Amino acid sequence: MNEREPGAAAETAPSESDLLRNRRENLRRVGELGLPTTAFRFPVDATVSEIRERYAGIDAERLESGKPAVVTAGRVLALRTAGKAGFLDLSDGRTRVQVYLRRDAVGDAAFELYRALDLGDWIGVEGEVFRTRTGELSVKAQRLSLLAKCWRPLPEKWHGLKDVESRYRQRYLDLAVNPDSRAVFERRAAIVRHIRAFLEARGYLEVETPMMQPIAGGAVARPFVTHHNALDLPLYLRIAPELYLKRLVVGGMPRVYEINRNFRNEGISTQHNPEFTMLEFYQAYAEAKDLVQLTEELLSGLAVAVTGSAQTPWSGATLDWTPPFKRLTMRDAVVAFSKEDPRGEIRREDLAREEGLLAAAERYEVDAPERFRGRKGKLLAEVFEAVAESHLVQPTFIEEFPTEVSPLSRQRPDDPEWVDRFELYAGGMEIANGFSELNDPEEQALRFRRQAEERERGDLEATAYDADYVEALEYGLPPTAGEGLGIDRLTMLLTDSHSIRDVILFPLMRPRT
RNA sequence: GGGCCGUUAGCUCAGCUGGUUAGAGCAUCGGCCUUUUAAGCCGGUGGUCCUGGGUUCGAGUCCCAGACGGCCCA
Repeated sequence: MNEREPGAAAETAPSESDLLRNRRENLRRVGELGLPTTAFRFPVDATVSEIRERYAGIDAERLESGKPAVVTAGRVLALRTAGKAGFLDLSDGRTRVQVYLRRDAVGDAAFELYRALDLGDWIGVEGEVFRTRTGELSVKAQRLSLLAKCWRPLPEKWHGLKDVESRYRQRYLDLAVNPDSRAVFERRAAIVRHIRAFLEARGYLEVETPMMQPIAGGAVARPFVTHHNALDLPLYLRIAPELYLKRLVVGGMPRVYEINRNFRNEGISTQHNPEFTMLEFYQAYAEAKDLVQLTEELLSGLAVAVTGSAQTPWSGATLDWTPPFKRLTMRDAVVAFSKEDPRGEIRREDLAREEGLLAAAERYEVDAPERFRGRKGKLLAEVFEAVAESHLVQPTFIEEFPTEVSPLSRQRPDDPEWVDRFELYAGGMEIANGFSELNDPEEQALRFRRQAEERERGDLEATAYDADYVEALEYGLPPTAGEGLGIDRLTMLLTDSHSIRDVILFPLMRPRT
Protein backbone atom coordinates (compact mmCIF):
# COMPACT_ATOMS: atom_id res chain seq x y z
CA MET A 1 0.00 0.00 0.00
CA ASN A 2 2.73 2.43 0.92
CA GLU A 3 5.18 1.10 -1.62
CA ARG A 4 5.94 3.70 -4.21
CA GLU A 5 6.89 2.23 -7.51
CA PRO A 6 7.46 4.24 -10.65
CA GLY A 7 4.21 4.58 -12.54
CA ALA A 8 2.19 3.21 -9.64
CA ALA A 9 0.90 6.56 -8.51
CA ALA A 10 -2.68 5.66 -9.37
CA GLU A 11 -2.60 2.66 -7.06
CA THR A 12 -1.48 4.65 -4.06
CA ALA A 13 -3.83 7.52 -4.78
CA PRO A 14 -6.62 8.31 -2.31
CA SER A 15 -10.22 7.47 -3.02
CA GLU A 16 -11.26 10.73 -4.64
CA SER A 17 -8.67 10.02 -7.28
CA ASP A 18 -10.28 6.65 -7.90
CA LEU A 19 -13.45 8.46 -8.85
CA LEU A 20 -11.49 10.76 -11.12
CA ARG A 21 -9.57 7.87 -12.65
CA ASN A 22 -12.76 6.03 -13.49
CA ARG A 23 -14.00 9.04 -15.39
CA ARG A 24 -10.73 9.41 -17.23
CA GLU A 25 -10.92 5.75 -18.11
CA ASN A 26 -14.46 6.19 -19.45
CA LEU A 27 -13.27 9.08 -21.60
CA ARG A 28 -10.47 6.92 -22.98
CA ARG A 29 -13.00 4.23 -23.89
CA VAL A 30 -14.97 6.73 -25.94
CA GLY A 31 -11.82 7.54 -27.88
CA GLU A 32 -11.17 3.85 -28.46
CA LEU A 33 -14.62 3.53 -29.98
CA GLY A 34 -13.47 6.01 -32.62
CA LEU A 35 -15.97 8.59 -31.37
CA PRO A 36 -15.21 12.25 -30.66
CA THR A 37 -14.39 12.90 -27.02
CA THR A 38 -15.17 16.58 -27.29
CA ALA A 39 -17.02 18.93 -29.64
CA PHE A 40 -16.72 22.45 -30.93
CA ARG A 41 -20.40 23.03 -31.51
CA PHE A 42 -23.71 21.25 -31.50
CA PRO A 43 -26.78 22.41 -33.47
CA VAL A 44 -29.44 22.39 -30.73
CA ASP A 45 -32.92 23.06 -32.09
CA ALA A 46 -34.82 22.68 -28.83
CA THR A 47 -33.59 23.12 -25.29
CA VAL A 48 -34.73 20.69 -22.64
CA SER A 49 -37.08 23.36 -21.28
CA GLU A 50 -38.49 23.96 -24.75
CA ILE A 51 -39.14 20.25 -25.25
CA ARG A 52 -41.00 20.10 -21.96
CA GLU A 53 -43.07 23.17 -22.78
CA ARG A 54 -43.76 22.25 -26.37
CA TYR A 55 -45.00 18.69 -25.75
CA ALA A 56 -46.43 19.12 -22.26
CA GLY A 57 -50.05 18.47 -23.21
CA ILE A 58 -49.48 16.06 -26.08
CA ASP A 59 -50.46 12.48 -25.38
CA ALA A 60 -48.59 9.31 -26.33
CA GLU A 61 -50.69 8.50 -29.38
CA ARG A 62 -50.26 11.88 -31.01
CA LEU A 63 -46.53 11.80 -30.36
CA GLU A 64 -46.41 8.29 -31.83
CA SER A 65 -48.12 9.36 -35.02
CA GLY A 66 -46.11 12.59 -35.37
CA LYS A 67 -42.71 11.37 -34.16
CA PRO A 68 -41.44 14.94 -33.61
CA ALA A 69 -37.68 15.13 -34.15
CA VAL A 70 -35.50 17.17 -31.81
CA VAL A 71 -31.84 17.98 -31.44
CA THR A 72 -31.04 18.89 -27.87
CA ALA A 73 -28.20 18.98 -25.37
CA GLY A 74 -27.44 19.28 -21.71
CA ARG A 75 -25.86 17.72 -18.69
CA VAL A 76 -26.44 14.07 -17.72
CA LEU A 77 -27.88 14.01 -14.20
CA ALA A 78 -29.08 10.42 -13.93
CA LEU A 79 -28.22 7.13 -15.63
CA ARG A 80 -30.38 3.99 -15.53
CA THR A 81 -29.17 1.05 -17.55
CA ALA A 82 -31.44 -1.85 -18.42
CA GLY A 83 -29.48 -4.47 -20.29
CA LYS A 84 -29.37 -3.63 -24.00
CA ALA A 85 -31.26 -0.39 -23.38
CA GLY A 86 -30.96 2.47 -20.97
CA PHE A 87 -32.23 5.81 -19.80
CA LEU A 88 -30.64 9.06 -18.76
CA ASP A 89 -31.93 12.34 -17.44
CA LEU A 90 -30.76 15.35 -19.42
CA SER A 91 -30.76 18.73 -17.66
CA ASP A 92 -30.56 22.29 -18.93
CA GLY A 93 -30.26 23.58 -15.38
CA ARG A 94 -33.96 24.40 -15.16
CA THR A 95 -35.60 21.09 -15.81
CA ARG A 96 -34.88 17.60 -17.08
CA VAL A 97 -36.07 15.39 -19.85
CA GLN A 98 -35.56 11.67 -20.04
CA VAL A 99 -33.62 10.15 -22.92
CA TYR A 100 -34.19 6.53 -23.91
CA LEU A 101 -31.56 4.54 -25.78
CA ARG A 102 -31.82 1.08 -27.31
CA ARG A 103 -28.79 -0.72 -28.59
CA ASP A 104 -30.65 -1.75 -31.75
CA ALA A 105 -31.76 1.84 -32.43
CA VAL A 106 -28.56 3.79 -31.85
CA GLY A 107 -26.08 1.13 -32.88
CA ASP A 108 -23.29 -0.57 -30.94
CA ALA A 109 -20.82 2.33 -30.87
CA ALA A 110 -23.34 4.88 -29.57
CA PHE A 111 -24.57 2.39 -27.02
CA GLU A 112 -21.03 1.81 -25.81
CA LEU A 113 -20.68 5.59 -25.60
CA TYR A 114 -23.81 5.64 -23.43
CA ARG A 115 -22.28 3.00 -21.18
CA ALA A 116 -19.15 5.11 -20.80
CA LEU A 117 -21.03 8.22 -19.73
CA ASP A 118 -20.64 9.63 -16.24
CA LEU A 119 -22.99 11.84 -14.27
CA GLY A 120 -22.28 15.43 -15.17
CA ASP A 121 -21.16 14.82 -18.75
CA TRP A 122 -22.38 17.26 -21.39
CA ILE A 123 -24.01 15.44 -24.27
CA GLY A 124 -25.94 16.12 -27.44
CA VAL A 125 -28.92 13.99 -28.45
CA GLU A 126 -30.86 13.63 -31.69
CA GLY A 127 -34.09 11.71 -31.51
CA GLU A 128 -37.87 11.55 -31.45
CA VAL A 129 -40.13 12.78 -28.70
CA PHE A 130 -42.39 10.08 -27.27
CA ARG A 131 -44.00 8.98 -24.04
CA THR A 132 -43.07 5.82 -22.16
CA ARG A 133 -45.77 3.44 -20.98
CA THR A 134 -45.82 5.34 -17.68
CA GLY A 135 -46.47 8.55 -19.62
CA GLU A 136 -43.05 10.10 -19.07
CA LEU A 137 -42.12 12.58 -21.80
CA SER A 138 -38.89 11.25 -23.31
CA VAL A 139 -36.57 11.47 -26.29
CA LYS A 140 -35.88 8.21 -28.10
CA ALA A 141 -32.27 8.69 -29.12
CA GLN A 142 -31.10 8.03 -32.64
CA ARG A 143 -27.73 9.68 -32.15
CA LEU A 144 -25.67 10.49 -29.11
CA SER A 145 -22.59 12.75 -28.87
CA LEU A 146 -20.24 13.51 -26.03
CA LEU A 147 -19.78 17.29 -25.97
CA ALA A 148 -17.60 17.69 -22.89
CA LYS A 149 -16.46 15.40 -20.13
CA CYS A 150 -17.22 16.01 -16.48
CA TRP A 151 -13.98 15.03 -14.79
CA ARG A 152 -15.23 15.21 -11.23
CA PRO A 153 -18.14 13.63 -9.38
CA LEU A 154 -21.21 15.82 -9.01
CA PRO A 155 -23.15 16.18 -5.74
CA GLU A 156 -25.78 13.58 -4.97
CA LYS A 157 -28.84 13.30 -7.19
CA TRP A 158 -31.53 13.30 -4.53
CA HIS A 159 -30.41 15.78 -1.89
CA GLY A 160 -28.45 17.97 -4.26
CA LEU A 161 -25.75 20.22 -2.82
CA LYS A 162 -26.85 21.40 0.61
CA ASP A 163 -23.65 22.57 2.27
CA VAL A 164 -24.06 26.34 2.17
CA GLU A 165 -20.37 27.05 2.06
CA SER A 166 -19.93 24.88 -1.03
CA ARG A 167 -23.04 26.36 -2.61
CA TYR A 168 -21.52 29.85 -2.38
CA ARG A 169 -17.93 28.95 -3.14
CA GLN A 170 -18.77 26.60 -6.01
CA ARG A 171 -21.92 28.22 -7.32
CA TYR A 172 -21.54 26.25 -10.57
CA LEU A 173 -22.23 23.05 -8.64
CA ASP A 174 -25.21 24.60 -6.89
CA LEU A 175 -26.59 25.67 -10.27
CA ALA A 176 -25.80 22.34 -11.89
CA VAL A 177 -27.82 20.28 -9.42
CA ASN A 178 -30.23 22.65 -7.63
CA PRO A 179 -32.85 24.02 -10.04
CA ASP A 180 -34.34 26.10 -7.21
CA SER A 181 -31.15 28.08 -7.10
CA ARG A 182 -31.28 28.65 -10.84
CA ALA A 183 -34.87 29.85 -10.44
CA VAL A 184 -33.81 32.50 -7.91
CA PHE A 185 -31.34 34.01 -10.34
CA GLU A 186 -33.78 33.85 -13.23
CA ARG A 187 -36.25 35.74 -11.08
CA ARG A 188 -33.59 38.24 -10.13
CA ALA A 189 -33.02 38.94 -13.81
CA ALA A 190 -36.77 39.27 -14.33
CA ILE A 191 -36.95 41.84 -11.53
CA VAL A 192 -34.24 43.99 -13.06
CA ARG A 193 -35.82 43.63 -16.50
CA HIS A 194 -39.21 44.73 -15.18
CA ILE A 195 -37.74 47.73 -13.35
CA ARG A 196 -35.95 48.90 -16.48
CA ALA A 197 -39.10 48.59 -18.56
CA PHE A 198 -41.13 50.42 -15.90
CA LEU A 199 -38.72 53.35 -15.75
CA GLU A 200 -38.11 53.51 -19.50
CA ALA A 201 -41.87 53.68 -20.04
CA ARG A 202 -41.93 56.75 -17.81
CA GLY A 203 -39.19 58.59 -19.64
CA TYR A 204 -36.23 57.76 -17.39
CA LEU A 205 -32.83 57.59 -19.05
CA GLU A 206 -30.43 54.88 -17.94
CA VAL A 207 -26.96 56.27 -17.22
CA GLU A 208 -23.65 55.06 -15.84
CA THR A 209 -21.72 57.17 -13.35
CA PRO A 210 -18.34 56.63 -11.74
CA MET A 211 -17.72 53.64 -9.52
CA MET A 212 -14.33 55.09 -8.61
CA GLN A 213 -14.71 58.45 -6.97
CA PRO A 214 -12.27 60.98 -5.46
CA ILE A 215 -14.82 61.60 -2.70
CA ALA A 216 -17.14 58.81 -1.61
CA GLY A 217 -20.42 60.61 -1.05
CA GLY A 218 -24.15 60.10 -1.26
CA ALA A 219 -24.57 57.79 1.69
CA VAL A 220 -23.51 57.17 5.25
CA ALA A 221 -20.99 54.34 5.04
CA ARG A 222 -17.31 53.47 5.11
CA PRO A 223 -15.79 53.16 1.64
CA PHE A 224 -13.17 50.87 0.13
CA VAL A 225 -10.01 52.78 -0.74
CA THR A 226 -7.93 52.28 -3.86
CA HIS A 227 -5.33 54.20 -5.79
CA HIS A 228 -4.77 55.30 -9.36
CA ASN A 229 -1.09 54.91 -10.16
CA ALA A 230 -0.71 57.13 -13.22
CA LEU A 231 -2.49 60.05 -11.58
CA ASP A 232 -1.09 59.15 -8.16
CA LEU A 233 -4.61 59.71 -6.92
CA PRO A 234 -6.41 58.12 -3.99
CA LEU A 235 -9.81 56.87 -5.07
CA TYR A 236 -12.82 55.33 -3.35
CA LEU A 237 -15.17 52.69 -4.63
CA ARG A 238 -18.51 54.37 -4.59
CA ILE A 239 -20.90 53.91 -1.70
CA ALA A 240 -23.68 55.48 -3.80
CA PRO A 241 -24.10 57.15 -7.21
CA GLU A 242 -26.29 59.91 -5.78
CA LEU A 243 -24.14 62.99 -6.16
CA TYR A 244 -23.30 62.19 -9.78
CA LEU A 245 -26.88 61.46 -10.72
CA LYS A 246 -27.98 64.82 -9.33
CA ARG A 247 -25.22 66.53 -11.31
CA LEU A 248 -26.95 65.06 -14.36
CA VAL A 249 -30.23 66.63 -13.30
CA VAL A 250 -28.35 69.96 -12.97
CA GLY A 251 -27.22 69.29 -16.53
CA GLY A 252 -30.81 69.11 -17.69
CA MET A 253 -31.55 65.36 -17.67
CA PRO A 254 -34.88 65.44 -15.85
CA ARG A 255 -35.28 61.71 -15.27
CA VAL A 256 -32.26 59.46 -14.82
CA TYR A 257 -31.64 56.08 -13.28
CA GLU A 258 -28.77 53.71 -12.70
CA ILE A 259 -28.78 50.05 -11.68
CA ASN A 260 -25.35 49.03 -10.56
CA ARG A 261 -23.04 48.03 -7.78
CA ASN A 262 -22.24 49.97 -4.63
CA PHE A 263 -19.44 49.04 -2.25
CA ARG A 264 -19.48 49.49 1.49
CA ASN A 265 -16.59 48.46 3.69
CA GLU A 266 -18.68 47.14 6.52
CA GLY A 267 -19.77 43.94 8.17
CA ILE A 268 -21.21 40.94 6.35
CA SER A 269 -24.58 39.55 7.41
CA THR A 270 -27.68 37.92 6.00
CA GLN A 271 -28.65 41.41 4.82
CA HIS A 272 -25.26 42.85 3.91
CA ASN A 273 -22.74 41.98 1.22
CA PRO A 274 -19.82 44.39 0.71
CA GLU A 275 -20.83 44.85 -2.91
CA PHE A 276 -24.51 45.06 -3.61
CA THR A 277 -26.79 46.30 -6.36
CA MET A 278 -28.86 49.45 -6.11
CA LEU A 279 -31.37 51.13 -8.30
CA GLU A 280 -31.15 54.89 -7.93
CA PHE A 281 -33.41 57.22 -9.82
CA TYR A 282 -34.09 60.95 -9.88
CA GLN A 283 -37.08 62.85 -11.11
CA ALA A 284 -37.07 66.62 -11.60
CA TYR A 285 -40.10 68.70 -10.68
CA ALA A 286 -41.19 66.10 -8.13
CA GLU A 287 -41.08 65.69 -4.37
CA ALA A 288 -40.82 62.69 -2.07
CA LYS A 289 -44.52 61.88 -1.99
CA ASP A 290 -44.53 61.47 -5.77
CA LEU A 291 -41.92 58.76 -5.40
CA VAL A 292 -43.87 57.04 -2.66
CA GLN A 293 -46.69 56.58 -5.12
CA LEU A 294 -44.33 55.59 -7.91
CA THR A 295 -42.72 52.99 -5.64
CA GLU A 296 -46.07 51.44 -4.80
CA GLU A 297 -46.89 51.22 -8.48
CA LEU A 298 -43.51 49.75 -9.33
CA LEU A 299 -43.46 47.11 -6.60
CA SER A 300 -47.06 45.96 -6.86
CA GLY A 301 -46.66 45.54 -10.61
CA LEU A 302 -43.31 43.87 -10.10
CA ALA A 303 -44.65 41.31 -7.63
CA VAL A 304 -47.39 40.35 -10.08
CA ALA A 305 -45.00 40.27 -13.04
CA VAL A 306 -42.39 38.02 -11.45
CA THR A 307 -44.41 35.90 -9.00
CA GLY A 308 -47.86 36.01 -10.57
CA SER A 309 -49.47 37.58 -7.52
CA ALA A 310 -49.42 40.74 -5.41
CA GLN A 311 -49.29 38.45 -2.37
CA THR A 312 -45.91 36.81 -2.03
CA PRO A 313 -44.75 34.17 0.46
CA TRP A 314 -42.33 35.20 3.19
CA SER A 315 -41.22 32.52 5.66
CA GLY A 316 -44.66 31.02 6.10
CA ALA A 317 -46.42 34.40 6.07
CA THR A 318 -47.58 36.50 3.14
CA LEU A 319 -46.40 39.93 2.04
CA ASP A 320 -49.13 42.01 0.44
CA TRP A 321 -47.83 44.40 -2.19
CA THR A 322 -51.26 45.83 -3.01
CA PRO A 323 -51.19 49.64 -2.77
CA PRO A 324 -51.43 51.68 -0.73
CA PHE A 325 -48.69 50.38 1.59
CA LYS A 326 -48.85 51.20 5.28
CA ARG A 327 -47.43 54.52 6.38
CA LEU A 328 -45.99 55.44 9.76
CA THR A 329 -43.85 58.28 10.97
CA MET A 330 -40.58 57.27 12.59
CA ARG A 331 -41.77 58.50 15.97
CA ASP A 332 -45.16 56.80 15.75
CA ALA A 333 -43.45 53.54 14.83
CA VAL A 334 -41.21 53.72 17.91
CA VAL A 335 -44.15 54.52 20.20
CA ALA A 336 -46.38 51.83 18.69
CA PHE A 337 -43.90 48.94 18.63
CA SER A 338 -42.37 49.69 22.04
CA LYS A 339 -45.80 49.25 23.65
CA GLU A 340 -45.63 45.46 23.47
CA ASP A 341 -41.87 45.22 23.87
CA PRO A 342 -40.52 43.72 27.11
CA ARG A 343 -37.70 46.25 26.99
CA GLY A 344 -40.26 48.90 27.84
CA GLU A 345 -42.62 51.44 26.40
CA ILE A 346 -41.24 54.60 24.86
CA ARG A 347 -43.56 57.59 24.97
CA ARG A 348 -43.70 60.41 22.52
CA GLU A 349 -42.42 62.82 25.18
CA ASP A 350 -39.31 60.65 25.59
CA LEU A 351 -38.51 61.20 21.96
CA ALA A 352 -38.61 64.96 22.33
CA ARG A 353 -35.89 65.12 24.98
CA GLU A 354 -32.31 63.99 24.76
CA GLU A 355 -32.40 62.30 28.16
CA GLY A 356 -35.51 60.37 27.16
CA LEU A 357 -33.85 59.26 23.94
CA LEU A 358 -30.67 58.24 25.73
CA ALA A 359 -32.64 56.21 28.27
CA ALA A 360 -34.59 54.50 25.49
CA ALA A 361 -31.39 53.79 23.56
CA GLU A 362 -29.86 52.30 26.69
CA ARG A 363 -32.85 50.04 27.33
CA TYR A 364 -32.96 48.88 23.73
CA GLU A 365 -29.25 48.09 23.78
CA VAL A 366 -28.13 50.59 21.18
CA ASP A 367 -24.36 50.27 21.06
CA ALA A 368 -22.73 53.04 23.18
CA PRO A 369 -25.52 55.63 22.91
CA GLU A 370 -23.47 58.21 24.86
CA ARG A 371 -21.44 58.88 21.74
CA PHE A 372 -24.57 60.39 20.20
CA ARG A 373 -25.05 62.93 23.00
CA GLY A 374 -26.06 66.24 21.49
CA ARG A 375 -27.50 64.48 18.41
CA LYS A 376 -31.19 63.91 19.06
CA GLY A 377 -31.89 63.06 15.44
CA LYS A 378 -29.22 60.38 15.36
CA LEU A 379 -30.48 58.96 18.65
CA LEU A 380 -34.02 58.79 17.32
CA ALA A 381 -32.85 56.97 14.21
CA GLU A 382 -30.89 54.49 16.34
CA VAL A 383 -33.84 53.90 18.64
CA PHE A 384 -36.14 53.45 15.67
CA GLU A 385 -33.87 50.80 14.25
CA ALA A 386 -33.65 48.95 17.55
CA VAL A 387 -37.36 49.11 18.31
CA ALA A 388 -39.23 49.02 15.06
CA GLU A 389 -37.28 47.61 12.14
CA SER A 390 -37.93 43.94 12.81
CA HIS A 391 -41.68 44.60 13.13
CA LEU A 392 -41.96 46.12 9.67
CA VAL A 393 -42.82 42.95 7.81
CA GLN A 394 -45.61 44.16 5.54
CA PRO A 395 -44.45 46.82 3.08
CA THR A 396 -44.47 50.02 5.13
CA PHE A 397 -43.29 53.54 4.42
CA ILE A 398 -41.58 55.26 7.31
CA GLU A 399 -41.91 59.00 6.93
CA GLU A 400 -40.52 62.07 8.67
CA PHE A 401 -36.76 61.77 9.18
CA PRO A 402 -34.50 63.99 11.30
CA THR A 403 -32.49 66.51 9.26
CA GLU A 404 -29.43 65.48 11.23
CA VAL A 405 -29.32 62.01 9.65
CA SER A 406 -30.26 63.26 6.18
CA PRO A 407 -27.46 65.51 4.90
CA LEU A 408 -28.72 65.53 1.31
CA SER A 409 -32.47 65.91 1.86
CA ARG A 410 -34.60 69.05 1.71
CA GLN A 411 -36.02 70.27 5.00
CA ARG A 412 -39.70 70.53 5.55
CA PRO A 413 -40.76 74.15 5.10
CA ASP A 414 -42.78 74.13 8.34
CA ASP A 415 -40.10 72.56 10.54
CA PRO A 416 -36.40 72.52 9.57
CA GLU A 417 -35.64 69.78 12.12
CA TRP A 418 -37.25 67.30 9.77
CA VAL A 419 -36.72 66.50 6.13
CA ASP A 420 -39.09 65.40 3.42
CA ARG A 421 -37.91 61.81 3.29
CA PHE A 422 -39.19 58.24 3.49
CA GLU A 423 -37.86 54.74 3.74
CA LEU A 424 -39.65 51.60 2.65
CA TYR A 425 -39.43 48.54 4.86
CA ALA A 426 -40.57 45.00 4.17
CA GLY A 427 -39.71 41.66 5.68
CA GLY A 428 -38.05 43.58 8.53
CA MET A 429 -35.53 45.11 6.14
CA GLU A 430 -34.97 48.55 4.72
CA ILE A 431 -35.36 48.23 0.99
CA ALA A 432 -35.73 51.80 -0.27
CA ASN A 433 -34.86 55.33 0.76
CA GLY A 434 -36.14 58.44 -1.00
CA PHE A 435 -36.44 62.13 -0.46
CA SER A 436 -36.92 65.56 -1.87
CA GLU A 437 -33.43 66.68 -2.82
CA LEU A 438 -31.70 69.50 -1.05
CA ASN A 439 -31.02 71.98 -3.87
CA ASP A 440 -29.92 75.02 -1.86
CA PRO A 441 -26.13 75.20 -2.26
CA GLU A 442 -25.57 77.22 0.89
CA GLU A 443 -27.60 74.86 3.04
CA GLN A 444 -25.81 71.91 1.41
CA ALA A 445 -22.44 73.45 2.23
CA LEU A 446 -23.58 73.87 5.83
CA ARG A 447 -24.70 70.23 6.03
CA PHE A 448 -21.39 69.06 4.61
CA ARG A 449 -19.54 71.11 7.23
CA ARG A 450 -21.59 69.48 9.98
CA GLN A 451 -20.78 66.07 8.57
CA ALA A 452 -17.11 67.00 8.47
CA GLU A 453 -17.34 67.86 12.17
CA GLU A 454 -18.82 64.45 12.91
CA ARG A 455 -16.02 62.93 10.96
CA GLU A 456 -13.45 64.79 13.01
CA ARG A 457 -15.15 63.46 16.11
CA GLY A 458 -14.45 59.96 14.87
CA ASP A 459 -17.55 59.03 12.90
CA LEU A 460 -15.97 57.27 9.92
CA GLU A 461 -19.35 56.98 8.23
CA ALA A 462 -19.94 60.74 8.07
CA THR A 463 -19.85 62.07 4.53
CA ALA A 464 -16.97 64.19 3.31
CA TYR A 465 -17.30 67.76 2.13
CA ASP A 466 -17.77 67.73 -1.63
CA ALA A 467 -16.99 71.22 -2.94
CA ASP A 468 -17.40 70.15 -6.55
CA TYR A 469 -20.94 68.99 -5.82
CA VAL A 470 -21.79 72.26 -4.06
CA GLU A 471 -20.53 74.10 -7.12
CA ALA A 472 -22.83 72.01 -9.30
CA LEU A 473 -25.75 72.97 -7.07
CA GLU A 474 -24.79 76.62 -7.55
CA TYR A 475 -25.68 76.22 -11.22
CA GLY A 476 -29.18 75.26 -10.12
CA LEU A 477 -30.77 71.90 -9.35
CA PRO A 478 -34.46 72.02 -10.18
CA PRO A 479 -36.84 70.74 -7.52
CA THR A 480 -36.10 67.03 -7.62
CA ALA A 481 -36.91 63.86 -5.77
CA GLY A 482 -34.69 60.82 -5.76
CA GLU A 483 -34.73 57.29 -4.43
CA GLY A 484 -32.50 54.29 -3.96
CA LEU A 485 -33.85 50.76 -3.93
CA GLY A 486 -31.85 47.69 -2.94
CA ILE A 487 -32.11 45.09 -5.67
CA ASP A 488 -30.61 42.27 -3.61
CA ARG A 489 -33.02 42.70 -0.73
CA LEU A 490 -35.94 43.13 -3.07
CA THR A 491 -34.93 39.87 -4.72
CA MET A 492 -34.78 38.22 -1.30
CA LEU A 493 -38.34 39.36 -0.62
CA LEU A 494 -39.67 38.15 -3.95
CA THR A 495 -37.92 34.78 -3.79
CA ASP A 496 -38.53 34.08 -0.08
CA SER A 497 -34.76 33.98 0.45
CA HIS A 498 -33.52 34.84 3.91
CA SER A 499 -29.86 35.45 3.22
CA ILE A 500 -28.52 38.01 0.76
CA ARG A 501 -25.95 35.38 -0.25
CA ASP A 502 -28.76 33.32 -1.71
CA VAL A 503 -29.52 36.06 -4.26
CA ILE A 504 -25.93 37.02 -5.13
CA LEU A 505 -24.23 34.56 -7.47
CA PHE A 506 -20.81 34.93 -5.94
CA PRO A 507 -21.06 36.44 -2.45
CA LEU A 508 -17.85 37.57 -0.81
CA MET A 509 -16.17 34.74 1.11
CA ARG A 510 -12.86 34.49 2.84
CA PRO A 511 -10.58 32.61 0.44
CA ARG A 512 -10.15 28.95 1.15
CA THR A 513 -6.86 28.30 2.89
C1' G B 1 -16.56 42.80 17.46
C1' G B 2 -19.63 39.30 21.01
C1' G B 3 -22.64 34.76 21.83
C1' C B 4 -24.38 30.05 20.18
C1' C B 5 -23.94 26.07 16.65
C1' G B 6 -21.50 23.21 12.86
C1' U B 7 -17.13 20.72 10.16
C1' U B 8 -17.09 12.40 9.76
C1' A B 9 -16.42 8.78 2.31
C1' G B 10 -17.35 12.50 -4.01
C1' C B 11 -22.64 14.06 -1.97
C1' U B 12 -26.54 13.67 2.08
C1' C B 13 -26.10 12.15 6.94
C1' A B 14 -25.75 8.55 11.63
C1' G B 15 -22.05 7.62 15.24
C1' C B 16 -25.32 7.54 22.91
C1' U B 17 -22.20 8.43 29.37
C1' G B 18 -14.54 7.93 25.82
C1' G B 19 -14.04 1.24 24.70
C1' U B 20 -13.81 -4.18 18.96
C1' U B 21 -11.22 -3.03 12.62
C1' A B 22 -15.78 4.36 12.13
C1' G B 23 -21.27 3.18 9.62
C1' A B 24 -25.78 3.97 6.17
C1' G B 25 -28.04 5.77 1.57
C1' C B 26 -26.68 7.74 -3.07
C1' A B 27 -22.42 8.01 -6.25
C1' U B 28 -18.36 4.67 -7.85
C1' C B 29 -16.35 -0.55 -9.56
C1' G B 30 -17.76 -5.87 -11.38
C1' G B 31 -22.08 -8.97 -12.85
C1' C B 32 -27.62 -9.50 -14.59
C1' C B 33 -31.65 -6.91 -16.92
C1' U B 34 -34.67 -3.73 -24.24
C1' U B 35 -40.28 1.40 -21.41
C1' U B 36 -36.99 2.44 -16.33
C1' U B 37 -37.46 6.86 -13.42
C1' A B 38 -34.89 8.15 -5.79
C1' A B 39 -35.23 1.64 -11.27
C1' G B 40 -34.24 -3.29 -9.30
C1' C B 41 -31.19 -7.74 -7.84
C1' C B 42 -26.09 -9.92 -6.47
C1' G B 43 -21.01 -8.81 -5.07
C1' G B 44 -16.93 -5.19 -4.13
C1' U B 45 -13.94 -0.46 -3.46
C1' G B 46 -13.70 4.04 -0.96
C1' G B 47 -11.92 7.82 5.45
C1' U B 48 -6.17 13.78 6.93
C1' C B 49 -13.33 11.95 11.53
C1' C B 50 -11.26 20.51 9.70
C1' U B 51 -5.96 21.55 11.78
C1' G B 52 -2.47 21.57 15.92
C1' G B 53 -1.66 20.61 20.96
C1' G B 54 -3.36 18.21 25.61
C1' U B 55 -5.91 14.60 29.14
C1' U B 56 -6.29 9.16 29.16
C1' C B 57 -4.46 2.32 29.23
C1' G B 58 -7.56 4.06 25.11
C1' A B 59 -10.16 10.17 21.72
C1' G B 60 -14.55 10.93 15.92
C1' U B 61 -16.34 11.48 21.15
C1' C B 62 -13.39 15.18 26.66
C1' C B 63 -10.12 19.95 27.29
C1' C B 64 -7.23 24.17 24.99
C1' A B 65 -5.83 27.00 20.70
C1' G B 66 -6.60 27.94 15.65
C1' A B 67 -9.10 27.66 10.50
C1' C B 68 -13.53 27.90 7.72
C1' G B 69 -18.78 28.29 7.68
C1' G B 70 -23.91 29.18 9.62
C1' C B 71 -27.41 31.75 12.83
C1' C B 72 -28.38 35.58 16.38
C1' C B 73 -26.78 40.18 18.55
C1' A B 74 -23.94 44.77 17.72
